[in-house]
Amino acid sequence: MRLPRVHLRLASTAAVRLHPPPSGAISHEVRDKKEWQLELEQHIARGQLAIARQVFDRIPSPDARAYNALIRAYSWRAPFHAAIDLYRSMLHSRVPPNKYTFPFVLKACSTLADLRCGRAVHGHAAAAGLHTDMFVSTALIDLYIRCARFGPAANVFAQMPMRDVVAWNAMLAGYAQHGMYQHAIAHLLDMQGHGCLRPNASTIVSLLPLLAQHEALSQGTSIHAYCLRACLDQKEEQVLVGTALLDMYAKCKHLVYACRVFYAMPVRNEVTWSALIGGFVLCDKMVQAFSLFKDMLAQGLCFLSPTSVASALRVCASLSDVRMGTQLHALLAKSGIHTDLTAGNSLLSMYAKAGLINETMALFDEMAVKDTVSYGALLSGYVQNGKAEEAFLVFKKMQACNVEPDVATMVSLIPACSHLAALQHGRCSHGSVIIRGLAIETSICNALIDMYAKCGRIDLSRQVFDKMAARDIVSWNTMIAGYGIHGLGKEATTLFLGMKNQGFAPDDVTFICLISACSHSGLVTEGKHWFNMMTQKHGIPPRMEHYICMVDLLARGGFLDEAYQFIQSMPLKADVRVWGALLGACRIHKNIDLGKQVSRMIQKLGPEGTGNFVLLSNIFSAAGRFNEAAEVRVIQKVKGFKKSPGCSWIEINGSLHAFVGGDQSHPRSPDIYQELDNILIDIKKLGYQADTSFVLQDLEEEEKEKALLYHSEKLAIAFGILSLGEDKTIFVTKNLRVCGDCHTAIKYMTLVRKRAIIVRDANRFHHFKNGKCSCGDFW
DNA sequence: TTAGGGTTAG
Repeated sequence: MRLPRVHLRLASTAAVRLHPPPSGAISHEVRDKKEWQLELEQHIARGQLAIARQVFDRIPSPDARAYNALIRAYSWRAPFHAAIDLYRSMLHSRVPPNKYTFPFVLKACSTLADLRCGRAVHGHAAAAGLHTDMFVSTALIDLYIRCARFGPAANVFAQMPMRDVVAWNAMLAGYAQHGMYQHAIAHLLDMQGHGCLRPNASTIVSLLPLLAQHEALSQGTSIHAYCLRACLDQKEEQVLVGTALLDMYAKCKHLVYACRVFYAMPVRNEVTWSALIGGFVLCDKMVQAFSLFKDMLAQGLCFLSPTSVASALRVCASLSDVRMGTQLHALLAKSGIHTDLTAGNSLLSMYAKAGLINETMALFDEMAVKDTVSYGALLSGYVQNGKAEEAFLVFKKMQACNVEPDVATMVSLIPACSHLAALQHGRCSHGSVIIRGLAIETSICNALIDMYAKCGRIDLSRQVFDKMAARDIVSWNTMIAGYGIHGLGKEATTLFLGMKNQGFAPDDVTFICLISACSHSGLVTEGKHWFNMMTQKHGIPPRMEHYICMVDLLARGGFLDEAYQFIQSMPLKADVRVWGALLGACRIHKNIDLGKQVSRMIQKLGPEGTGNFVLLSNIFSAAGRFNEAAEVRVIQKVKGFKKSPGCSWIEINGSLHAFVGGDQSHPRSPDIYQELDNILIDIKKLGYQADTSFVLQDLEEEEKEKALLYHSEKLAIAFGILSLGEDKTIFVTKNLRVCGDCHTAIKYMTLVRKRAIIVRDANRFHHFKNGKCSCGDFW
């Protein structure tokens, strides 16, 4: 019998004959072989593989049994290719492999995901008529599944004359590992129906992660009931089954059941603990997650694993508790697991999210092994801390180090373009995802929609949206929010109706996007309508964020008293952000009395962040009460709140130019200031009057006028006028809200310089053209 | 059996 020709390195041994086992009288040589075999197996049993190999090499002519013993030993531990090498030399020595050889060499191929070699072995087994043997077939299924070849795996399974639970489980594990939910369920039913076999612990442990992934709680509960009936929770696999059940409940966000399983388990391991801690993190129960982590440590360090530490570090990042995170870093170092890649990446993420750039970089440089996730953690940390330019540098470094960006990397990077409002960077990133074949991904498209909207190209956002293969709730919300910041409330409403027509159920975020879109467009009645519909028709209870939107809608629309009444009637106690929305509108509408009342409320609550201090101070300044304004700023300083300096920037030919108020650091500053002085003369002729109520300092009128003239957004616009051709639209981005005087002045600028100007501020877009602004002065 | 970086609003 000739073996078929194979294509790999095994090809050189193609002409191997399979002989029947030697028979005849037991000779002295046979007895010797028995002794060799005994010695060989003893060393293997003790795990002394190097000595076992020396023994093997001394055997005068090793037989299949000797080969099988060593191949089997090699197939269980690295280096796995030793098993394949030995199999190759077995063929070379013309010792015929048998049904005990093939499963183990196939296991080595499977572990190494070496499909070509595995196929060759499949050929050998078929030539020997052993490919339908139960153990050989099961090993073949494992191999094909591991290499994601479901067709060949199913063929092998179909050709088996007899199948045991292990064979059924091998196929099921394959479906489960590749997320093939329907196949897995059908296979399980078939196993019990046609196969007349009862699922065992391995079946359950394979299936549960798949149910968890699909949040199939009711099927998971049925499986739990089966486990109890089959007493699978009482045998030695109890830890595996119990942990898999617990994890399924946790992933289905059913923490009560997860805890119940956890506390009923007589024995737990490190996986059990980390699964439950991870469940609490998933459900955003950060304090409880950390408390459980501490309980685990109290039981002993033996339960500490990179996985549980990763969850604990997510808690630290989420609670912005760097001190706790640093203590965990020390604990990791002490336990010797700080070199673990998962643990290292979690630490990186914790430091990056906390904005501790030096610590992040130091750790990153220390890491001996870095992967895509390490770079992703660093990159997203920069983006989340508003350091978009640094994020681009990480991306460049990543490419220089040949680390391939994936979906998550690009989803992190694209918002960096939005933050900079750098359209050219955004377009490059769009090109980059197309080249990498990632443009089909829903999450990538969502990030692109957001990026184009924030870079002023709502038309390109819509193009991406229209071409998407599959949309999720985030896609719809992002597009509605995009229309909102462009003041296109009608379009936002139309899209919302289209969303419902296509069968998408809006969520709480949808209504935040929709109501704020109405607010930016002055659609007060519509906004109120959708707020009522949210609870009455969609059964979504309003959160604090919805109340903020409503107060913003009413107050910005000029209905200050109604907004005040609305706050009074809220079922929740209004927080600083709600009052802040009203205070902002008091400033716009110059209602000093109500402003004072609101500011007293804010003082009682204690201002959070910096916005309200600034607003309050501005209100006092606008009323000419400069001493009180200064006092607010002193309180702000004493309490340690920093005010972000107003900053505006403009992209010219792919380079960003940033300005702060009164900035003279730009190389073209003299020209910019000259241009602004000229503009002031021209716009005054058209009737512009500086609104000095926006000047915070107690200065003379003329000085106030100059202070306004050199606001950051005006400097950036003047630089744009000098740098761009007359037909080009000037696009400026500001980190804070555009000031009221600038808003008026820019309208005049479009007339005297005959330019279209777009300003994106912290709140929305302002499209200035022919002396008007798209916001209709609802700014 | 667990797990690290990710998109919307405020």
